Amino acid sequence: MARAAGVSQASVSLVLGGKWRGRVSARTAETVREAAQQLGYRPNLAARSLRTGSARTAMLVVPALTGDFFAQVHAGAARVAGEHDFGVVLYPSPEGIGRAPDPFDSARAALDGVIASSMAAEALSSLQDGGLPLVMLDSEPSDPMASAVVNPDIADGMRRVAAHLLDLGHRRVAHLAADVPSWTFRLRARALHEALGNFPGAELVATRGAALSVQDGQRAADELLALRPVPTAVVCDDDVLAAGVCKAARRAGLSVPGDLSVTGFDDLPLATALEPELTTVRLPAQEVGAAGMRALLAVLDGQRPATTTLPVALAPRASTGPAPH
Amino acid sequence: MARAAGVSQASVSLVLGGKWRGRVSARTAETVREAAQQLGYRPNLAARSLRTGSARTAMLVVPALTGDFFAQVHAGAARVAGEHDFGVVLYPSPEGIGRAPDPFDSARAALDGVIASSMAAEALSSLQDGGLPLVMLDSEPSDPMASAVVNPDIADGMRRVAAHLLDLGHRRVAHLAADVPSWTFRLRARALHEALGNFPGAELVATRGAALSVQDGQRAADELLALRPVPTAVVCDDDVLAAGVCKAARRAGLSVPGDLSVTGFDDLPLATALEPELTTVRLPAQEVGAAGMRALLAVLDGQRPATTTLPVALAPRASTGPAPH
DNA sequence: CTGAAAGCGCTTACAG
DNA sequence: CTGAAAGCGCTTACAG
Repeated sequence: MARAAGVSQASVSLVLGGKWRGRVSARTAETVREAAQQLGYRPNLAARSLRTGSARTAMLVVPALTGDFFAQVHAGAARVAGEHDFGVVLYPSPEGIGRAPDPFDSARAALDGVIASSMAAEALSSLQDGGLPLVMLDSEPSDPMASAVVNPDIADGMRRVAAHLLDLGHRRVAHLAADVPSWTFRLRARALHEALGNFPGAELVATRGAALSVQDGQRAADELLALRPVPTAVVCDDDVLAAGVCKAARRAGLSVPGDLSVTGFDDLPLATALEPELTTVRLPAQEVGAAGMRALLAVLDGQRPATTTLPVALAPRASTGPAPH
Repeated sequence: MARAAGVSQASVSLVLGGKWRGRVSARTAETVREAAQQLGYRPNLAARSLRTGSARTAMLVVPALTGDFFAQVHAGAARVAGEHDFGVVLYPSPEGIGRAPDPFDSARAALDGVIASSMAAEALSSLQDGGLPLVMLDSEPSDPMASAVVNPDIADGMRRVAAHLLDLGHRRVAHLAADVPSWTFRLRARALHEALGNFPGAELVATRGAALSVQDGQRAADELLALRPVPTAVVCDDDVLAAGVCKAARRAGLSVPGDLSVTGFDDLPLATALEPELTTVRLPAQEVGAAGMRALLAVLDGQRPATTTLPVALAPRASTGPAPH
């Protein structure tokens, strides 16, 4: 490339790196850019990374590719990364939120840092070996492994769900919990218990756990709907689970929301694909990703960013209605 | 690392690279491995890649992270990659199937090849500049850009849908097409037209296009259901669209499948989240990803792999039934 | 303003 | 069997 332009390697690097002002003449800079254009020249990333010791790349670890949530998180992170000439590499953990085998082997880009969303804390231990800065999303804020944490306000979301149902007159509420040992679901359970516990006359009549699938949700819902008296509302940790409850209700001959109110969480596309549409909690997924990337850049910059909490919103829709008497 | 083990750099490289047999003594090899363990030593990927000229990394370009299909494709590709000490880096094209801006800037890992799934052909032009081998998945088989193509048997899937409906006595069928200019959807449309056209008495009464969302599908379905006489079945290019039809049907007071049969395509988790569950076509997504990775490895190995077609299966469920008379 | 040179950490001939 | 050396393609002091 340098020979093609008839200039030194240094000039090429300076010009293409945008650091030429005051070090290379405008004329030379122009020559370089033309030649680069001509040749379709792309700097070798491996060489640059070896020389600078940085790959300008972050890895985003997510438990699953399914669902819109992580897609949004990635979109947000990628946007911010792009603004800082950074790249984002996605690593879907093969084990779900469980232990990530070895991201460094599988997505082997040279990395400057890791952003992990909604993973179980223990799952990230292999990441620690890398000695890379770790930003956690939707995760335990006091985790000592994390250089920074960015969370949607999960507890507030669940409180809003509870308030919404209490407003509608529901007093016998069941909880369909995600059987997943992560911070986000533990918090959802706790916030619901507290909100209901603090309201005189309201009762959390039962809790069932289920894996994050419609089928498991449906199976657990069957048990909940067999209770007597039947709860008037089922709060689900997740929209997928709520879909299972809706199926179970229909098969049990219960109408939603006439006989039973159902709430989801996350506002996945699924929430509006169902009929009736799900009342759920919308998480600012894009913003979570973007804030996570910003936090990582700050850490890389030597700063010590604080924990960030992002507001969530209740999306009241057709799956909730007044409690039957 | 070499100094720590008290051996030469070369020995370390040989041992850790598994190429030491007959070149390094067993004793030295053991020493190296112990030291590496102790130090938590990880070879610098940038240096290796610079030296060898290969990053042992493939990029998988997908139009969206939403939905299980691409997650499965990735899982398959990552599995095969891992077996060959390769990594896979995911690149969700920000523009959907449209033009991918510049993957090399955004997911900047040094790459040996690209696998692109379900993208519009033109969308990949910026990839071509990279001069990297390109394997296309779920794409036009005769595309000159592709070094290899791996396709699920889309046409056969659509033929099975048509046969299923014809078996059930449906003769007035409507098509809800995905408004997406990619090979996979063009082929779905063509196969359906042909299958219906070849069957005496059957008629494709109408076709509507819609973007790949429940809302757009529902809107287009409203038009289809306003036709007189009403079609007895709606064939959808995709499960998401089928969800929209089911919503529209319920709102129009039509029962599925009593008054109207609905079919999807892809067998997303959504298909069984709905009530009734969708009759749809299951694509071997994992196998598509795995075969794609194998094809890329073959190309990298100097071979010229043929186009691969993978069988699909009809998943008959509750959204289709006998045609009303 | 410009170019020659060092060096990032590997792998792979090559000489001992 | 072992080690010294070259070189991958960059970036960044450094000398002219």
